[in-house]
Amino acid sequence: MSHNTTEINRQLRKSGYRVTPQRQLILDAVCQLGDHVTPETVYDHVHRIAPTLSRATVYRVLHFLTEQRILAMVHMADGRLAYELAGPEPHHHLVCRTCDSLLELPHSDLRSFRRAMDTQYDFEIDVSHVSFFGHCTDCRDSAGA
Amino acid sequence: MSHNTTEINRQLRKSGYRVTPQRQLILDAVCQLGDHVTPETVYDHVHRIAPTLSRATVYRVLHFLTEQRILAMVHMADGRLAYELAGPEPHHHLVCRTCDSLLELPHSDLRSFRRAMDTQYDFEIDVSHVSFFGHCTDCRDSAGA
DNA sequence: CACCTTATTGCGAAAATTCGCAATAAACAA
DNA sequence: TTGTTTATTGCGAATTTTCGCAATAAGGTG
Repeated sequence: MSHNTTEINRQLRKSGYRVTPQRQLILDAVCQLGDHVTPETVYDHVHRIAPTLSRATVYRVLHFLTEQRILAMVHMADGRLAYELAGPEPHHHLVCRTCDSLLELPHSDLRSFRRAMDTQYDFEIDVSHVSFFGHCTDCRDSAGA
Repeated sequence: MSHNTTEINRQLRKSGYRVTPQRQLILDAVCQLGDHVTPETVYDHVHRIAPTLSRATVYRVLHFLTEQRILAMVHMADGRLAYELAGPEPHHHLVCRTCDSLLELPHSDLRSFRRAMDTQYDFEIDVSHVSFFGHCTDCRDSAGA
């Protein structure tokens, strides 16, 4: 597990939220399941452990943990949402519309662009995660005009 | 109407697709309804004109027109999808996660970043539309840590 | 530990989105 | 214009996601 559970829990309680077994299960599931997990995958996983845990809760908790900056939303090429752990060192994705592949983009590559948006528009681009859509090396030729 | 219908139609037919009244109605609707229209809004609009036009068709056509680069997908802050006409001069959005506002970003602001991704990763970022999430001028203070 | 307060869950129903398939109708050729 | 091909639609069902609300339980407090 790559997140400091106790620290997160302390933080949540301090903000007036509650640490429930459901939230812990779902967070653990996302961590274990990898880099861009869908709500359904999370549900399947946690449902085996806690059969009464409902789909609605999965959706609500994923949403909640995202608001708390513990998870990050990932936009997939087909428009669906996935989630992943928002690590201390944020990274971003280059999502290929043709083959759906995800290329990781280090945060540093976004630095100057973010600074530009900040100064020009006073807009603070989300640190946690950004997705760019387009075409990867393998697909850009075949994609055509 | 800001799109050249006959040119689009010719292009579609040349690719082996068909120009149907449903597709025309839906495209017109998106153009008239503005800058980031949801499937439901489109449905409401076209359904008045063509009551038998089904929801499924709205979704399929929006998807189809996006693949054809006639429309562009817009990711909203809540993860929902909207659409808009993919004009010849692409523009992008700064989407505020707090107040849901959309700020238009001229394509030129993305130029150097796109070039960097191209040379460094051989990844071609989609020209038609990119959304950045974050916090706008009014909300960035209140958003807190 | 027992007791409040109220954030959170589970449930079932609603809403949004996708899918499969038979019926329809574009586009093209003759 | 008529006929043929097959892309596209409409329908209803399936799936995914959201919502409302009563029941539950987390985190304080005494």
